[in-house]
Amino acid sequence: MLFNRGTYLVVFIACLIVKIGAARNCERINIPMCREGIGYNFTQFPNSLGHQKQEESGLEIKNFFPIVKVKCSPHFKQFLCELYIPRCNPADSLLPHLPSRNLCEKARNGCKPLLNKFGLYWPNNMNCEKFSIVLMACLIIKIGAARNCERINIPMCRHGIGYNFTQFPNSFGHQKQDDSGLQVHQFSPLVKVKCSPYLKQFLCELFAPRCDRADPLLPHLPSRNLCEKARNGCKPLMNTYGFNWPDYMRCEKFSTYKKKRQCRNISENSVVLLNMVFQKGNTHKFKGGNVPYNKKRKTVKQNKSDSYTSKYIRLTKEKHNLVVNDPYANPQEKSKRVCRAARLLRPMSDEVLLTKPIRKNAKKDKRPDYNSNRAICIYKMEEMWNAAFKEHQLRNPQCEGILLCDLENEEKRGFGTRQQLICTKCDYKSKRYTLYEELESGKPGRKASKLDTAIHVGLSQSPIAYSGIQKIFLSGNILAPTTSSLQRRANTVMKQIEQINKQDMKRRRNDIVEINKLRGKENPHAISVQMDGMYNNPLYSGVGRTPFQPATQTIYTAAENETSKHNILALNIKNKLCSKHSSLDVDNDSGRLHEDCTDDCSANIPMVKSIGDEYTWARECLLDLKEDQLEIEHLVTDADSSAYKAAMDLHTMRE
DNA sequence: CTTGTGAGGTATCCTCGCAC
DNA sequence: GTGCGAGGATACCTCACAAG
Repeated sequence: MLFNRGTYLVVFIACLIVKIGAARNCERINIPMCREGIGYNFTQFPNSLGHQKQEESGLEIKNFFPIVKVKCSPHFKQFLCELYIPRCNPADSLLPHLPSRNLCEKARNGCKPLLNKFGLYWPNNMNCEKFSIVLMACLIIKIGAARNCERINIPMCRHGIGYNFTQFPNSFGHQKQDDSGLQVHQFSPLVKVKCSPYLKQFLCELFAPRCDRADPLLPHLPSRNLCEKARNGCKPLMNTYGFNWPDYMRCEKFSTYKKKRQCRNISENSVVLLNMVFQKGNTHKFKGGNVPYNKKRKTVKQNKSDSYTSKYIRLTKEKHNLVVNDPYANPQEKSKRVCRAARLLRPMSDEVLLTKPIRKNAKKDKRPDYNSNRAICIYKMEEMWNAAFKEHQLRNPQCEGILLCDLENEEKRGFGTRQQLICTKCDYKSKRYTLYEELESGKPGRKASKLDTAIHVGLSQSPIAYSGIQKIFLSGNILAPTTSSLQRRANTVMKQIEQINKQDMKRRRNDIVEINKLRGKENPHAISVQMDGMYNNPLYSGVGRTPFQPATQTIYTAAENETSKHNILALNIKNKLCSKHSSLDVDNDSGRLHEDCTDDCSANIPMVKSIGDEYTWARECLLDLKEDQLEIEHLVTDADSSAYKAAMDLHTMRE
């Protein structure tokens, strides 16, 4: 539902009573942020922002939670609460109370610099000048609510600009569309003569910015590229008639990125770029050296013999960056690529409820109640309710009971759940519905859950394991799987991840050769790598412990030094620990791989083997790379590593 | 220095429900 | 009926830490 909250006027009317909505009743504050430490417990709605309920205010106030959390000002929380959740005053129940200007200024002085640091600005609707110096009960200020989407009603922008909703105030501080509309209208003759096909789009994006609910505090601006296209077409015409391109539309003011999201969606752009073709040569009037497909290389001159049929595929943006951003050519390039905006963590509730994992034989009072949460696939839930409603109605048309989840018969499936519905009045009982998506295995029997598989993929990239994820879920009052089910699922998923990683390393090796070819390297198979190993050295923990206990596991890696990504091209994992036998059972002299468990033994080197034999681990990595025709041109290792010797030996062997 | 406790983890057995 | 993948239970291991 979209609201047009209209203009946000400052109206100072001494002792003017304006009835806003229905009679205002005091109600206890239920917004977590404002529940404590603000000096009052009751609020009244609607508030000055036009919110009818606490929930509406709660949704907007949540956006500011990270700023409150970082404590940029001790007054910010008080200010927010007084603005969004006004103090209830039964003696004056028709008036919404507002924070004082003094309080606003204290909050702004503390937090505005922080907001600016992150590229945000102090919201217009919190402009302190709008608040009274002394808080007066009879002061009514209708100030702007947070930015809400509203349908575009500026005639020029109503069609053909790719979006239908806008949000105000815009970057010029216009509070409503009417203000913007007047200014846009001045450009109508230019749009009509079509001096540039981009002018209308540019004007609309500028004056009636696209609404983005994900970023309600930021007015979206047109890109610099769009501005330049519009200006290049129309500025000459304006000059002819004695007008200048307005300073407030100066293209240099706009970002080269249309919006932040493009930083995150590079892969989507890549697909588009892949399908584009370019004519050979600098036909696009790019400045020398800036032709997209051969940036930083000598611009190719177009030959007369080149026909328009000769086409060059443009590289994906990612690949283009890898080709041109040689980390050793220009070290400063690295910092330029950081385009991810700093983001604060989402607000967390102060209240953490804990629930035990469900047990099939758990007693009634030990089972999770309706306050606990479930991970549920939305469309599966819709299917369940729709099917059960119909079935219930068909069976007992006269029944007026309602359907509830029968938690007594709930079945837990990893992170997901299966539910059965029962009627409160008749004896209707639905079948059990699986509320998670299943992975198609092609095998008989129960199917694994997609959700579980995906979570295990995530866990494999973090140091969190079974008990850790259980804690996280249970802290959120969400049913967690048992240790054994986590253990079992992880074993299956990890095997698959291992296979995928092997394939991925193979692909990356090929990519390096491809990149070197594009760079015009004489021998694209000769690469620079860096190699080192990591060990599970146990910490020396005090008296009675064995100091300097050697590690039992090592992982040796070879990462390429050709691109800024430094992708890992080869891995060598060695392990002395056997899952079948305790380390005390092993005969050091005979080695770790004994007859009893040659197949299942998880150790792949004998106990007597030196764990720090980097020469061997490096040699095996290099031989592995050699299988894909990769040879080492430059090698970076620790000063005390013998990996270089392995590389030298292999090099000598080749000669 | 010994002992107990808790956290984190693994292996194995049994049962259950579903798809084939 | 069978295979599969869950849940549940239990035994056991390693490590860190604290108390006696």
